This record gives sequence, structure tokens and C-alpha cells, in this order.
Amino acid sequence: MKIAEAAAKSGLSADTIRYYERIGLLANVGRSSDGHRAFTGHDLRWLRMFERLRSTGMPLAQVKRYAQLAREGQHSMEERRILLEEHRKRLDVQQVQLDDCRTLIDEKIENYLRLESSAF
Amino acid sequence: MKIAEAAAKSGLSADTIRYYERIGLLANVGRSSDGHRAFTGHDLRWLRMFERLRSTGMPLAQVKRYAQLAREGQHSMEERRILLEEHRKRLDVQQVQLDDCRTLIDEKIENYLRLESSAF
DNA sequence: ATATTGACCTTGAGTAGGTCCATGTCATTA
DNA sequence: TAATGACATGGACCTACTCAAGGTCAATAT
Repeated sequence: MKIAEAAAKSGLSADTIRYYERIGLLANVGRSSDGHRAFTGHDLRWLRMFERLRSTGMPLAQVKRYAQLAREGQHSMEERRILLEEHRKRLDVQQVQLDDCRTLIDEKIENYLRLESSAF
Repeated sequence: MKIAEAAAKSGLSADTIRYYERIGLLANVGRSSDGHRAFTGHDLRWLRMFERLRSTGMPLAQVKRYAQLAREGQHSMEERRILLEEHRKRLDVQQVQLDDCRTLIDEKIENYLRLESSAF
């Protein structure tokens, strides 16, 4: 598939996908005869994984390391697991931030609604 | 209180707090006789609000707009509420991303654990 | 009394992670 | 055959910090 489709299906922008290729995150992307990138299903699965990790704040350097390790094969499994466990902790932190912010914001919104509708 | 304390209590770094002042997000910060910033309880409440909004991805420009509106007084309530409601939607998106990523990651971690401990 | 901390100050450069834009190529459609 | 639209590249620009260099000042240690 071409970059527009890969973008639509991964949730990343075409620019971001090109950028990921440039920095070596996504390696060995094929090209069709006219020079356009040709993404495989395998590429797309990686792009989706990247999108999930990045949208939840894993640093690009670590995403890159993870992809690198996966390319190296089996022996890197432990290190990959450790990277994911580290990220798992970030998710917990974010959940707390999200809940805190939701509480604050819902309270404020409700307050504004009360004040806006009041007759004073 | 001084900047170190404001940083500790708000969850922002001292550098970030100075930056927020520079860009006009936090206005009218007092100074003690030796030129050091002197934050009030009011400043701290704003800093905490900024931290919550930023850590959940509200763009600085909008945080700034919100603070600006609040300074302008009552008549801006509706616009402030709208800004918060917009951010409320972002929180929902993030919750989905978080859940998706957690599912993926927990699955992978478990898989790695199985493979690492298997005898093959 | 003086010297050394340590926390603060300012200014300006550097960083992460994209995003946008100008310009160019190519296959397809009018 | 011309124009359209999706792609390509290279490089500038952007957001939101973050860090480093060099300086001031109050408080502590000698």
C-alpha cells in the first residue's frame, strides 16, 4: 500500500511516517517502480505499534531501541520486555494525571454552568 | 514562597515556571528585595492548574488564553467553559489511547514472559 | 572579617518530535 | 496533450521546554 493508506490505517501522518523512516525507526521500506514507498502488512503493524507507544508518551529513542531489538531476534526478548514494563509504568502515571485533570475540569465546567445560568 | 518551593508544590520545574512567566502565562509575579521571585498562594494555584492542563496535552496557547480570560473577569466565563469542554474531549481521546496501549502492552509482556520461561 | 556555599537571577543556545512548504516527478484522467 | 493529484526530497519552521554560562546575593563556615 502507499503512504496515504498507511497513514490512514496507522493513525500517523504521512510526514511522520517519512520522518520515522528517515531516523531509521522503520527500516527497509520497499519502493514501487515510480519511486513511491510501498508498505507491507508487516510495516503497517509496526506503524500501528509506533503510534500506540508514541501517543502514550514513550520517547522516540526507546521506540527505536525496541524496534532495533526486535530486528535482532530472540536473544533480545528480555530487554524488550523491560522496555515495555518501563512504559507500563508511564501509563499508570498518565492514568492518574488524566483522572486528576478530569476531576478538576468537570468541577470547573459545572461551576461555570451554574454561574452562567444564575440570575445574578 | 521561592521558586524551588513553587516548583516542588506545582509539579513543574523551576525552568518551566520562569518560562511561563516569560511568555506571559503567569503575570505579575512579585519579587523579594534580592530580586528573587516571590510566589503567592494564588500563583501556586494557577501553576497547579497549568500543570494539570499541560500534562494532559492542552496546547500552551490555549492555557494562556484561558488564563488571560480569567484575568479579564466574569464576562469571559462562557469562553472559558468552552475551552475546558474542548479539553474534556481530549481527555476522552487520551483515555482510549491509554486503554489501547495498556491492552497491547500487557499482552506483549505476558507473551515475553511465557517465551522467556519456556524450555525451547 | 572573609571566603565559600547554594539558591537564585538572566540570556541565549540546544533538544525532541514533528509539521509545513517549495519544488519536482510521474501516472492517470479530461 | 495538458492538467490533475498523489507522491518524492530537502530544508525551514514550530512548540514547549531544558540546559549551560556567567553573575548577584544572603547565609554559613573558617
